Amino acid sequence: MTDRSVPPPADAGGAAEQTGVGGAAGAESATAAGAEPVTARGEQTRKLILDTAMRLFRERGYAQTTMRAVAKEAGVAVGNAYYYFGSKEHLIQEFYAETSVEHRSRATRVLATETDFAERLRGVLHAGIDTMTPSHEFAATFFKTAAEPTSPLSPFSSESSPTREASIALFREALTGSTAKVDPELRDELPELLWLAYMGVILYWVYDRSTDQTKTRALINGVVPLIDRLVGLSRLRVLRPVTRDVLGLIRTLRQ
Amino acid sequence: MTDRSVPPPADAGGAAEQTGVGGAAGAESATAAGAEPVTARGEQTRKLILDTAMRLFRERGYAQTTMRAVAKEAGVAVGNAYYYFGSKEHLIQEFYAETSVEHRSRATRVLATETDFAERLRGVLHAGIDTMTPSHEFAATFFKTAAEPTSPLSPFSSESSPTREASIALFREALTGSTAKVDPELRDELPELLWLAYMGVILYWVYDRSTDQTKTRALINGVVPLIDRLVGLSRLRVLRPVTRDVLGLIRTLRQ
DNA sequence: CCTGGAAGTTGAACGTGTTCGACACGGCGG
DNA sequence: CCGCCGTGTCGAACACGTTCAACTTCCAGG
Repeated sequence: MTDRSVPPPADAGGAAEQTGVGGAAGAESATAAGAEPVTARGEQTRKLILDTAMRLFRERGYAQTTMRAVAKEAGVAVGNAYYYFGSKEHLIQEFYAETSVEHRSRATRVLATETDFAERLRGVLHAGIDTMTPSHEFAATFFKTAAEPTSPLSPFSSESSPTREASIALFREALTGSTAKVDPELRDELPELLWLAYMGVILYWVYDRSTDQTKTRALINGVVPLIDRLVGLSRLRVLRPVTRDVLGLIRTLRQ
Repeated sequence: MTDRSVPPPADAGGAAEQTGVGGAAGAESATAAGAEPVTARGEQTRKLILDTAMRLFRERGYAQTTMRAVAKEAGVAVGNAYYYFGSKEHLIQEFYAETSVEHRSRATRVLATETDFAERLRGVLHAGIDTMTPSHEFAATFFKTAAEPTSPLSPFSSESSPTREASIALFREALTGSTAKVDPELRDELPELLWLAYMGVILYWVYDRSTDQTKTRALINGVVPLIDRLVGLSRLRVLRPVTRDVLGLIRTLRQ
């Protein structure tokens, strides 16, 4: 079957020439699925598609943006988008990466000046929300795709591992750069726990319908002192066994 | 009664008549979206479609089950399914309800015999997982659809409010029927918090890839004593302010 | 120059969820 | 007996994500 009606489209590429190689050495990228561009032209097409998609996602929302629209707006064929990105969802992975990078950049100021643990943590958390705020509308929509465990987009998946590690590292810095005295046993595990808490905050944020997500801010401001206090208390006599149990449990459950 | 081939079926309903009102006064049901059946024939068709869908979901998984397949297997037209259920996702809401009912039924034994809070809580949690276990495979898949905040399927949505309330009530019973001494301020809020913890357990369970979800069991067994201890400790001098803060925060954040 | 093949590009076709206008049924008032 | 109308039912049609075989571009090696 298939049948092809009109044989040769005569002209193919739209925006052409541009043979010079040039920059864009995207560090570790490796988004998997979909071909990694080799040529400079490929690099450019990829970026064109990605930028267009991002723009449309923000303008119309994820669900309302069709792949056809992305392709049309970018001036390429639908199939071309699939050459670079394995699926519509994979376009989101890029969003993760971008967000992660900006999160770090936004967090550096606090991490460079503050020494109080609670303040550092607070800063990192708010920086994360700051970063995502412009995309709240569509983040909420695309969140569902990330929730599927088998999806490569799950924050726990190996495919988002680089981004996740970068995020955890941020919390590690928040801890190590602070003056906080932490149970040494807890010290290694805490950054990951903080990241987990961050995921919880994001979860709340996604559901947060209050104007400007004020409640999420309240959540952060309220929860940070609690964490700070609990971390401090973790060295207390009465709580030692609890700390022990928590750590034991976490080690068992880590998948 | 399967295929339909011939245009005018002459006869439509299978087991017909039954004009009397009578049974099936399904309390608050109200699944919204899609028409509520009025006729006995409608009632039957609805059930037929639902049962078929459930069976196929379990057999092939959610994503692999097409609406066409459901319709065909049920011996109706696709459009007919959409007459009763607003969307493919809405078929899931029913799963919620069924699960909730069975959860309660499974939990009654423990709640009737045990008096120790930790044991009661443990029992309720395990009962929940027991109930869902047969559907683990497809639950994981459909979970994503529930994650979207705007979706009526979200556990926080008003549309699943009845089911949620039923679930919270279960935890309230676990608490009130126990011998545990709880900070009175905490007593009112705790059931909802326990339900939230239960949601967390489910979240973990969905992601749990260990055989027979052993790790989820470990999580429950590990986390219950912690909760038990923390609840007990909440009346302690040093932790009083923490308890206060937690409660204050929760009251602020409740949406 | 030519040519082979890898990289990039195309658009029709497929399968899916969902919609919608048309139709069937059955009881009720005329 | 007839026509009406609300409840059900039908299936073609639509929009979308995704696939794929055919095609173009471009350059290294002869």
